[in-house]
Amino acid sequence: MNRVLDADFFHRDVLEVAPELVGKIVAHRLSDGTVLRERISETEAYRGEEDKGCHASKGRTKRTELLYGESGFLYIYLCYGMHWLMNVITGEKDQPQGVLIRAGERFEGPAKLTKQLKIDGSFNGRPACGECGIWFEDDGCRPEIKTAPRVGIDYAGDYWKNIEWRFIADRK
DNA sequence: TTAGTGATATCC
DNA sequence: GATATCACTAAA
Repeated sequence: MNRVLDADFFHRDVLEVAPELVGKIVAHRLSDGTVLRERISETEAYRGEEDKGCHASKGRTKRTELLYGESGFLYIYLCYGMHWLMNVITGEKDQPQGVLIRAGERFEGPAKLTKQLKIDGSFNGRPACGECGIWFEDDGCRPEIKTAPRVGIDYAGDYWKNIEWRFIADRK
């Protein structure tokens, strides 16, 4: 029996949540009742205003407001005009943190994942549990995790660019 | 390597 | 109102 992750799971520091989310399953129930499932194979952590790679580093705005809010909510962001990226808010309120879901086992790449799961901006700000149709499950899988520097944030400077806050399932 | 794409933030 | 920027992908 799969355990659905509740708010307590996300209500911790992003550096604890992000590696644990690897190997979990993200599920989405469509309006017609179909349930799409995908095991997460890669995440990245974004944490704090001092993290130059984090959207909240520029301060609290309408867009980043969600990052400061309650843990367990979804932050969906449109990148380059055509790609939806999915994040989950973690940690304490008023502390900007989030986990970027970068890839699934079958859908490698953050935009492919959201596309295949049919997730778009309409889910921005929704809770990541039951009611809105999106939730996370733990089926007991505990993959080996390896770390790597985050990608796509060359602008963030040497320190934040090279910090290893990317978590990847080490496939056997 | 480059084009394509549109919301957001920032600068008039 | 205008422009610069961007946590990407696909095609070449």
